[in-house]
Amino acid sequence: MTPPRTDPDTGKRDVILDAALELFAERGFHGTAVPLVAERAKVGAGTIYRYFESKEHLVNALYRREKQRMTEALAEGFPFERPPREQFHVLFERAIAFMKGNPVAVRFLELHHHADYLDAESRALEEHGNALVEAAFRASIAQLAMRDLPPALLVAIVWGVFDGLLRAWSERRLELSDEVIAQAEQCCWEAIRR
Amino acid sequence: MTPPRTDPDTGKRDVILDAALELFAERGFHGTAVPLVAERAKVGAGTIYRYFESKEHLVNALYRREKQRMTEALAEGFPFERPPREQFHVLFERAIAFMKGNPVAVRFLELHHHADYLDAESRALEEHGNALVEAAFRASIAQLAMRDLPPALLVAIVWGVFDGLLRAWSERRLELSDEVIAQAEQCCWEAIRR
Amino acid sequence: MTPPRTDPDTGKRDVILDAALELFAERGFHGTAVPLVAERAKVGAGTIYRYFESKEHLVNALYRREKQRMTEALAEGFPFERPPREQFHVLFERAIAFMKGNPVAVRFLELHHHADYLDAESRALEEHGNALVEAAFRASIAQLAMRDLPPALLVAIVWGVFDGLLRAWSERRLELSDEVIAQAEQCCWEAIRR
Amino acid sequence: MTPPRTDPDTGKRDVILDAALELFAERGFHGTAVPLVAERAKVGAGTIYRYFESKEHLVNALYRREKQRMTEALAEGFPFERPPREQFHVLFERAIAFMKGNPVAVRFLELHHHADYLDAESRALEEHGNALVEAAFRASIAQLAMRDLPPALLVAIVWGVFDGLLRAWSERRLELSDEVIAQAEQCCWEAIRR
DNA sequence: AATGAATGAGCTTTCATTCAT
DNA sequence: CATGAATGAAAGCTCATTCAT
Repeated sequence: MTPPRTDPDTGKRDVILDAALELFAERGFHGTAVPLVAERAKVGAGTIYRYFESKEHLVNALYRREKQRMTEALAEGFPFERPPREQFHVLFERAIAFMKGNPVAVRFLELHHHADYLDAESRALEEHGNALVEAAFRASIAQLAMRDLPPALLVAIVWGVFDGLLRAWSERRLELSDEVIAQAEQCCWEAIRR
Repeated sequence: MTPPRTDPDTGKRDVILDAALELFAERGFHGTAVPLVAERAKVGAGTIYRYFESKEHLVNALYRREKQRMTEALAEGFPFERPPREQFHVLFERAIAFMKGNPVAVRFLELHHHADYLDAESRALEEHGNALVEAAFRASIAQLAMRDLPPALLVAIVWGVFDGLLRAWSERRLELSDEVIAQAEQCCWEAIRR
Repeated sequence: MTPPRTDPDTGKRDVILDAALELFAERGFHGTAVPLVAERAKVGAGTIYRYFESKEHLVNALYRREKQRMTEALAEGFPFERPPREQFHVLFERAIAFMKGNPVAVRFLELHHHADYLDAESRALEEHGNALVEAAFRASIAQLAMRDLPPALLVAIVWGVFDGLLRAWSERRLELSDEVIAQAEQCCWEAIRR
Repeated sequence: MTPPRTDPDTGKRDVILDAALELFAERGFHGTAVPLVAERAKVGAGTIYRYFESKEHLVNALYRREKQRMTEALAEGFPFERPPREQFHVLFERAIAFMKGNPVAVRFLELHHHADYLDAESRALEEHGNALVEAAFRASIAQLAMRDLPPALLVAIVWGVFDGLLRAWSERRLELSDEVIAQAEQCCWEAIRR
């Protein structure tokens, strides 16, 4: 039997990452002081350096954690065998669900996209996320369900719309009701369908 | 006759803004040290403070200059009297042209969008840009040429796509040939047309 | 048993105040750079800001510490019940003793008297010191032992003489032997006695 | 006939000194920026350096001008031949008159007394002022009109009282009516008379 | 292992001084 | 002569990182 642990010791590392997530998402990397992260995490400043070599290592670790979570949320058990329109529906729905459930994480990812303190591994993960979507789109093109355009263009369009929704939503210019989501999905589909 | 001088006197202020533009676009506000801006502008560090009260005033001045330039590029003599599809074409074409002609400015604007060191006036300009596009879209909706959706949603979609193109292009994942541009425009139109 | 440490923990804050006292007394507030205070205190420059919000807060803290010490030295157990001449003797003797024991502190207080970076609380302490002396003088006037003159005038005279002695002494124009002190006291008393 | 000149050219130098006087008296030497002096004098910043080698030379020139003016005001045609009490009356009256007519100058002199940026010549002038008073006092002692105390002590007392009056007056704790002045003079005389 | 006080390099900003006009 | 824009050294202050406890 596992003892009733609040915060066994896996704890600390994640607590730090959680605090960093909020702060980096709000104020950016350079705008966030490490001692502030420590305070938010209720941890000594020195402790952060037991888990992360430097502030740079910290953002990178965080970036990977969040990028991975998001990529998994989109990709896990993705129904490649279903018809293109349905695949798109699943993708869109999952993306919106992740965004609504993890707005801070998504804001963080968007803000740190391609920042120059991200290392090779973080960048590779970035590619990886896109690759998945591109693969699905290629298949849809092959099935004549999507326009025969450069997949990178289709990906740019769909990610762009997602990003536009995130911004409009987080700036409170747009409510994301089920109806609006459905409408947005349909618009987006119209943009890329054949 | 006055001798042809390198830097008549338009000089310093704009030279500083130009240097700041490049650096802020590349490294962000907090990631850019004022002496670095000075060096890039080939100006003494103190000189910056003759033209701008503080680093904050500097970004704000820059934000306004670039936002205004972009808004004007989109809005000047906008053909509100032409049919919706043509209006959209003009808008899209102008936006892409501005982006290709001023990639750094656009990257800067995107990166500093809604940053908390932007003051009320800068934020007002931000609204103003959107308002123009929204107005055009409302008219198109009224003419039954665009879907009857919340204008904020339509704006989010179109800006999102624009942003997606910018990122894909500047990360070299997508070439913006005339053909690709035309395709992107058509996709985008399909997303919002009725 | 704990080992006898050099700097138990009373430490840093007071060490900084001590260093600041010497330097501010010598060179004034604006003439003293914070890093110089740090060096004198054998402390990192940043450390000062762990103890004091700003250079202004530092002078104010110092001003209060020294003003309080001096006021206490004069006021503690003041023999209000004794005859006026004796009261005056105690006051004068205590003031001179404090000055000889704390010449730097007195120089500091004199130099920063009414400076515009002193805050309300520091100014209140300043008043407080005067108030005590004024009270004693009022009582002496009531007993017909001192001239019936505006107490503010009497205070100005006595403080002025004290200040004159301080200056003459610290500029080595005057030795403060017991004899001279006694003479000065008598002169001062003659100035205000009835 | 002299042409109606506002500011012939002797002008500039004195205009600068006047501006510096006000500012140094108010904010101290280190607290006053040279460009501020220039602005107050309505003169270009560079102009100051045509008249004074450096900020230090400027204060020194100013110190000498004011010290000299004050010393002259006290010394000119001093009635050494009159009885001690009358000499003292003249001295006291002249000092107060100068203070009331030149409060800023007196405040400046008091504030910069013995500052470490004063050079040898300025310091010599300081001595000179005292010397005059000391000479008068020595004579009065010799005539058995003043206590036989170290002249430096007598000078310290009288200057101290003068200083105390200046402070009390400029901090508005004391009004300098003719009556108060007469009382102060008498007090001061009692302090030193035999 | 965890802490947080301490540090000093580096940031934003000021200012005495210079020099092209 | 006079100017004031320009400068860069140095000021006040912050923060990533270390290390004694």
